[in-house]
Amino acid sequence: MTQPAGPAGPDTDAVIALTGRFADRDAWQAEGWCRIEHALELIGTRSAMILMREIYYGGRRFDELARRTGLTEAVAAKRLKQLVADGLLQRRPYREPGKRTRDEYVLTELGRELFPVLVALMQWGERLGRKGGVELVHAGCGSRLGVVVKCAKGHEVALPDTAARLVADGNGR
Amino acid sequence: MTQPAGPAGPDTDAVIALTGRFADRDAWQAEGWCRIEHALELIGTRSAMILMREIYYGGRRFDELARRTGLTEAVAAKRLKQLVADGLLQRRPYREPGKRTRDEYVLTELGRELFPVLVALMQWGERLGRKGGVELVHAGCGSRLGVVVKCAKGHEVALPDTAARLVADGNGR
DNA sequence: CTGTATCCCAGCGGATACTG
DNA sequence: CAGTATCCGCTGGGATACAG
Repeated sequence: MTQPAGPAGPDTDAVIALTGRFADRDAWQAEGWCRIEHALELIGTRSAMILMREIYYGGRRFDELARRTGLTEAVAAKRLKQLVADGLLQRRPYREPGKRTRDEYVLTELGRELFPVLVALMQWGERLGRKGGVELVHAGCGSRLGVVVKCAKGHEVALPDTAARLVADGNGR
Repeated sequence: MTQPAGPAGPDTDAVIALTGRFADRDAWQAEGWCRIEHALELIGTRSAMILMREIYYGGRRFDELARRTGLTEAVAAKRLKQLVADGLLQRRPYREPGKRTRDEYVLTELGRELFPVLVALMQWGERLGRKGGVELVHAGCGSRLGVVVKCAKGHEVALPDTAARLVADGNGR
């Protein structure tokens, strides 16, 4: 049997099963225990992704974001509201000298942590043949950004060296 | 003016503009020159993402993929066909001893290169509070996978140390 | 076992007009 | 400048039935 969860913390979640590549996972697959799906519930739309992109590029004001993403104001407003509600962005009063106060959209910690996802997507998009476009570079040295897959202990990991593991939800399940 | 492209290769694309964070980019923004959008055209749907996830977990046969993703057969078939057409997957004849020949879906090079995107999404999804779920680990040492943003020269890069750059498409544009 | 064919509905995102 | 309100077409994805 699986051992009980015990005092489970973020890094001590009980391992229910360590799956080899073809172990049966149908049961928990049905439970919706997939972090990718959780992530996609928040940023699974095109508009959410490219709004976040524009924020990373430095956009802050509503009209700037709407125009640069090419989204209609209606869609931009709706999605920004959702991104704020979901905790990726925050509205903050803002004032340029000599102008009236306005609101700006700024990244929260959660929003900042999405950055690697966008970098990974850009890197993969680069692979798709079409030349030209925008790329993110290291401001310090000017060379392109990409992502590297590593494990928590710092080893660089290639696809064949991976395994999938099921962890408890902290309630012993 | 910007210098002409010259003998432009993948790594020598002419830099049209090195944008500071608030430089005006409305013109080229309209051109659809965004690699994230290119990427999302291929894997922008939930079904595409979770099918790829399932392939990374080791799934290969149609019914396995459909059942474990929870997608209907209709949706799974349609999306798999598209993923094959787009070059992320390949169908290959396959035979288990004593059974008849079947087809399996295997990753192409392009499909393998999507891996960091899924890892980044899983890592971010982990942040969303819900405990439990599947995680990918380094088979060698058992610790969790994540991604690190680096520039081509190997420097680890944080969000404030980035800049966006516009590059030519190889035809001088 | 590996799909295809229909039917259906909800949500995304465009267009346009209007408000504080 | 920063949104709301409506309308509307398209596609994603579920359900179900059928086919090679």
